[in-house]
Amino acid sequence: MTTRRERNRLSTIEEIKSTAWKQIGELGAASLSLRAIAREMGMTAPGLYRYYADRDALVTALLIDAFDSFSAALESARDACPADDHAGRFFAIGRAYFQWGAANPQKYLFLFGTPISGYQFSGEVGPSAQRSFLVLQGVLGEAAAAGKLSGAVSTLGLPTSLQSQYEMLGQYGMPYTPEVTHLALTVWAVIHGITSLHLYNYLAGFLGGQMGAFIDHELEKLSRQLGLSQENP
Amino acid sequence: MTTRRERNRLSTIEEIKSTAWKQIGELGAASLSLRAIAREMGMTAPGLYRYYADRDALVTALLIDAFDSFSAALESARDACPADDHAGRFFAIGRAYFQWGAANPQKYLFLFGTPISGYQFSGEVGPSAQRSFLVLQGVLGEAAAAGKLSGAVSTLGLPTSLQSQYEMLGQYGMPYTPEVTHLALTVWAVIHGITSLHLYNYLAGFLGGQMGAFIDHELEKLSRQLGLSQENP
DNA sequence: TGTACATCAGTGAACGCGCGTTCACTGATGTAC
DNA sequence: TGTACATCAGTGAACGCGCGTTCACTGATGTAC
Repeated sequence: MTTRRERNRLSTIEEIKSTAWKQIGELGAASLSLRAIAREMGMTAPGLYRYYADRDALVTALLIDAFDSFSAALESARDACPADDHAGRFFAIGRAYFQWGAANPQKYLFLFGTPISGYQFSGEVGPSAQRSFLVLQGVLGEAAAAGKLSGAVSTLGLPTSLQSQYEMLGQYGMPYTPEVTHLALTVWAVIHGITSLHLYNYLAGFLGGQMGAFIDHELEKLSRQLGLSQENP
Repeated sequence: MTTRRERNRLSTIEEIKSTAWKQIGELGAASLSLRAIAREMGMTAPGLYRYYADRDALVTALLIDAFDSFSAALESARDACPADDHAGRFFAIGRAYFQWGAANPQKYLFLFGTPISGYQFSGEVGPSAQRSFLVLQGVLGEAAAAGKLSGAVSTLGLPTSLQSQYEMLGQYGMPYTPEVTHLALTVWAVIHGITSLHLYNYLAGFLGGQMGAFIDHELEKLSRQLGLSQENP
């Protein structure tokens, strides 16, 4: 049974968060401020302390939400492709990753950019952050299980130091093979690299309006290198 | 003829900058403040206005210096290899890139991280920023001129939209072929991606202390894919 | 159903902090005759 | 070489701003009898 008070409380929390996102979108994560949020909501700053213990608590809640909605975007892009179309799923995830970042630049930088000054990272964020990486790792893991990554895996030639590091992760519950973990990390680095150079506007001078063609071409190259697509289509 | 005054002025400018770097290194670029710099130098804040018109002017000077010293690090790593050892030069530049970032995290983020809030990007920074990219582009350009990139170039298959975008750059003075420019951008994205994920501490949980092995392995893979190193060494 | 009480949301004033920038000034360094 | 003047470095006080957080409080919402 939800009382009027409980419903109000939930909707105020939503309003706090959405106001925060609006301001992050406009001014960047660095200028997030309780007073500004309260001002825009038509209330006074101390009132916010009924909802969050302090500024860090709000930032933590925002980080969790953002990681979750980012992961959800990746997952729903993935699920729009049949489970056995590994190349299609890989491509869809990569594109969704870049486009989420391009559509929500400040949100992406809030997650993967310079940490907010003075913010103490909270452990609660971990699981939500991992979830987004698991989408990428998962599609490679399924492709590997279906024997599709054999080409990439056989030429990997991981040095023993890396190999045993990844094996150690397995003992702590990492659900994929060393090779899959390694390939997922390298793919992540490429996609994050392109996305972040794009958001910092370092690519516009080279690519003009052809950013979309660039990322698509890179994803296709990765897909071929992984052995997900034909070498010569 | 340099007077005592001129010498003092230059050394004060140096002290301002080095104090600024010290504080950026400790607290991050976001907390750069004229008052804090003056305080640490044992003078008062208004005195700094004898040297920089305002805070933005100081940030601009710091950006130029940082890009220049970053570029110099890449260039000197490159020059430690003979000019005809293209694979060696490529590897050296890539490693120097990552290691400069790892050794100067806040400096790297100052250049390639979230822009400073309220700072208006000045056009003076452009040439110094381009210089660092030119190092990467240059080594690929020389390899291409020596016929070493033919493998990578022949399988590139750039879509016409990208191809003509790159050709347009050539008309504005870009000294390399579309293929070289494209490959340099993709390599930059990979190396920047790894470096920045590393600096934001997203890789430590996967790689433990094996960061060096990871980047070396990726550089070797890139070098093979570019055709700079033998496919099966 | 009505009353007494407890809980909670939000206010307004205040504390203490740090920031960039301006302004009129003092005192030292350099220059011209 | 000595004097008068101009230039420059740096000071101290002030302006106006925004911030996170605390505290004692009012008034509305909910609960127990």
